Amino acid sequence: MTITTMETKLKFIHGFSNKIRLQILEAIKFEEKTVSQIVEETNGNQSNISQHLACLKGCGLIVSRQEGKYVYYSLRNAKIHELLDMFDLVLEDVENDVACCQNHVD
Amino acid sequence: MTITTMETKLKFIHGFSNKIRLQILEAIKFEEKTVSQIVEETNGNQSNISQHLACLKGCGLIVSRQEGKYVYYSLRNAKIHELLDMFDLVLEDVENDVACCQNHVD
DNA sequence: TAAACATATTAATTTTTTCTAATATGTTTT
DNA sequence: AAAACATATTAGAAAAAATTAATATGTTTA
Repeated sequence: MTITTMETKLKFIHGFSNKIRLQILEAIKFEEKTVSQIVEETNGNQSNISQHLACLKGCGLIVSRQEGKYVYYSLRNAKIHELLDMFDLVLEDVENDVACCQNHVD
Repeated sequence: MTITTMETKLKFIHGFSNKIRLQILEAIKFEEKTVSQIVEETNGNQSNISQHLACLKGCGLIVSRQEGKYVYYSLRNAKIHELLDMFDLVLEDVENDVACCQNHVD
């Protein structure tokens, strides 16, 4: 029951804050996939996806296991899945009146 | 029950993905606060905080109301609060083995 | 063991975010 | 109505993140 430091929390959330990373998370939401599967599904490029996978792993959102020449990635645990669902849920409320975040100080 | 577009989700999550914005959210987690209160509590600078507030508002995380010369900011709704709690909760699991997200493709 | 395959790493460039400082807007008080 | 106060906006500079292309590493298959 450690106190979550701001830095850790930030790194964690950061994992979710990119389109490609969200796509990856969606792709492996229900089952593990290999890098090439993910690359294909997201229409991404190999190097880029690989880097985002490394990031997601570093952020604590996913884990990997190697099997022969393949590496399988999956969500770290069920709570990450829940969190993804929660985003959608909360967004339903908000969705309609989210103005454009124009002042992209973000 | 609209389908949440990726863009909207991204914008939404983006609100959480910055240290100062997380600090602001923490500051107003339980009660509304004025800009100057927030500036003081976060040791931020007025312009910067104001911009982040605009961002948070644009992302759909907070709302504001003006009262005289003061503007009060608060979380948009209880679900945002829940989401903040959820982050902490999920992080407890993850916390210990989150490696450094070194390859900051993020 | 060489070729093919799957994934990772690196470095350079580009793009996006963030910060800072200056100034503007709007409200209240004197 | 001028001064003081609270907040917002803008533009430019700085910092961080993302993309791309080239190459490297490691595994399997022929």
